[in-house]
Amino acid sequence: MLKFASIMIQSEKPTIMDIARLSGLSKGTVDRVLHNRGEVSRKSYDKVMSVIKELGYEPNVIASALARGVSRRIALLIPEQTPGSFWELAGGGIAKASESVAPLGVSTVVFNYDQRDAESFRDACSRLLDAAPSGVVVAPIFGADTQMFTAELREHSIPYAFFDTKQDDEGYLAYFGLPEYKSGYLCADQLTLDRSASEVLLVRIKRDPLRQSDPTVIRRAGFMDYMSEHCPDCIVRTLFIDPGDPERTDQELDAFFAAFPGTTHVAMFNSRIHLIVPWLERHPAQTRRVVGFDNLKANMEALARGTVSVLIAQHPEEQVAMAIQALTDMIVMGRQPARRDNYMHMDILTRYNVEFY
Amino acid sequence: MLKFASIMIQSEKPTIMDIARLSGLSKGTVDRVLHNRGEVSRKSYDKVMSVIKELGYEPNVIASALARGVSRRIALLIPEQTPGSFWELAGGGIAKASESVAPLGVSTVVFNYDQRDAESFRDACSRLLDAAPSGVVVAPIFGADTQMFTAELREHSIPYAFFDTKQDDEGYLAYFGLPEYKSGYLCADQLTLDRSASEVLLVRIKRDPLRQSDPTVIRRAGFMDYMSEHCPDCIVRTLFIDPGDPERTDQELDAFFAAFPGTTHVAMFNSRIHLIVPWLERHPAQTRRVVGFDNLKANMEALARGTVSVLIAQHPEEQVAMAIQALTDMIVMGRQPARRDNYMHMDILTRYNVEFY
DNA sequence: ATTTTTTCCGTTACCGTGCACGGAATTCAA
DNA sequence: TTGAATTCCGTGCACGGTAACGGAAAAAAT
Repeated sequence: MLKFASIMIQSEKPTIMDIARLSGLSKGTVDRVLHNRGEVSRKSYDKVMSVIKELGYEPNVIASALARGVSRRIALLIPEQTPGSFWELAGGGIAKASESVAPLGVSTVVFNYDQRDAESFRDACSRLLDAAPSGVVVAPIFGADTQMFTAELREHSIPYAFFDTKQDDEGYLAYFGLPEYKSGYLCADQLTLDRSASEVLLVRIKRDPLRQSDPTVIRRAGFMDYMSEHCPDCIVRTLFIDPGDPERTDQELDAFFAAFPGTTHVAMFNSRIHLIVPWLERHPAQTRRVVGFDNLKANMEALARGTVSVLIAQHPEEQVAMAIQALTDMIVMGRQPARRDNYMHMDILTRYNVEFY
Repeated sequence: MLKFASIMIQSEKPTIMDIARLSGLSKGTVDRVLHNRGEVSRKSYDKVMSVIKELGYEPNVIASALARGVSRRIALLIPEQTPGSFWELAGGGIAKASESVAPLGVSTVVFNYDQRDAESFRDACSRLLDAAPSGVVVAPIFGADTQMFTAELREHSIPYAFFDTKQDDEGYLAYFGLPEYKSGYLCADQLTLDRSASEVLLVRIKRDPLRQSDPTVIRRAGFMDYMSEHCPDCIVRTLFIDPGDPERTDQELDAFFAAFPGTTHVAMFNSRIHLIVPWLERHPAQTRRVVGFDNLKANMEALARGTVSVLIAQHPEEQVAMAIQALTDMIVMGRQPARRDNYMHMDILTRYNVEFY
């Protein structure tokens, strides 16, 4: 008797059979209750539920996954993972997360689209829907199209999560991304840390007007607010460059610094700081501090060489991994995420800590 | 036919039954080969191995965990998790990691010891060995005693991993911790970012001489090297305080700053920067930059208030989680970690990004 | 009261491994 | 050549759930 008692203390988790026995029903019925797929009388339902609650039963996810077979699919909808791009980083996170949810019987499948082509986005959407996934992770670039897409997901009651950019949308399960405003604020603080800034250059990308949602807009607002609060006498100028034309970029930088040679501090709000690195390295004396975003390989190398002073990293690989995790929790255990909007940490990378990322 | 073909594409993983069939043996024999527990003829062994290799078979961890039952235990050996301490942070990581490895049939159990009392360490060691864990994670404070302990683990062929501090030891599976030297270097860089440092104070803790391994020693070396390379004219002074006596600490700080009123930059190499925060906040004009380590709650609050300029966070919760993960990979799938020594990222926390940690 | 339909529930065959048990095949001793 | 001791291997149940199937009981229709 005592032996049994001590065994009980070893936290023998109640199984589906235990609650079947205690409620005087079979495990088939209990299973129907657990997944509430009907064919259960009100009375039995209540009985089972009360026993479940009493014993604090929670299903064994691994047995569940085994029985179900590797079947649940999470589909990802993100821009093409061009080598060296922001989205390639996200790809790494997808791979890692896939591994960790695989034992739970969840697989992932990626649908890419061209971020300059709304048509390709719509195409990817429809291919994704054909695959009938159990959950979806979206990095939404095209606002209106995304709205239509998520509406369809809601209709099929497929849960979905956003990362990187959020949509005004009532149905999403979770969002993982940077606190955009604060990231601009932080950027300005890091840029002006040496207290010697008087003329600042913001380099921006000529955007395709089709692109409807752009996280850098709010980022810029945070930046400007910091500047007017902490460096009211600073002059902030903007230069637009074309990401597809390196030579033109160089010329434009030449022209800019010829016109404003007092500019010593440079910032960019997207992941493309590496585009201006060649110019900066040909004019090492021109700038005192350079701040950019995101831990792309090219960016980190420039950081290690000292060309870039600081990178603010949002680690899209973590964001997408957490989105996948949240969807898995939902799909496998029906567990709602703790928070819906998850503003993730911003890491400050300098040449002295970059090698460990 | 075509339908089946498309299903086959869905990467039907080979099972133990497949390789049994193809090698003309039974799954029992295959199982014995997989866990090489003998009772298999040389011929059968080779045959099974070749089929395994050919099919690229890898065992289904979740089925394996289910069949085995929740049994494998990983024991943690760390100092007491006093509220507000560095080790409490680690506790959070343990809880999170426990959850994620639980589905794989691995549980965790923590053994605490008093970091000022070697006897309690030895006691915890023997209690841990009695529990006969399948793997061990150690934060080694007492060098010699740890050596004896790990020797015993090796004798029982129990794999073990270090975190926070490493031991000179040939048998450990993996180590997770900060790059100590670089962290000191980074600390100096962050402290002197405003280019106005001329007199610097290092606050240190009066250590119990029993404590034999202290990660802050190397950290200090990195700090001093940076200073002599980048701020050769800076004067660096040291003050020792007693962690148990706040009033005395205040008095000593009073005395120090009375003697050296030109001191504007302060750093500490351990997680106890919060000990001097009260004094700093009573003398807000005294210091220009203050740098400390570790994301303790009290430290982060001081950071948010602006008393502390920068915290370098090593996130022990991640370190211990990765150590648990590495051991789980070893125990469950026999997979060796990719790297033995894992120097983890150092995060720079400022008042503008701290709220998202 | 009998048939038909619905509602509800138990049974059963898996999912992929681990492992104990027992028996066949082989080797050794007599 | 026969019996005993070893090797070696196959069988079958267990792990905790899932879900299809079929049948009993209850409700509805005739």
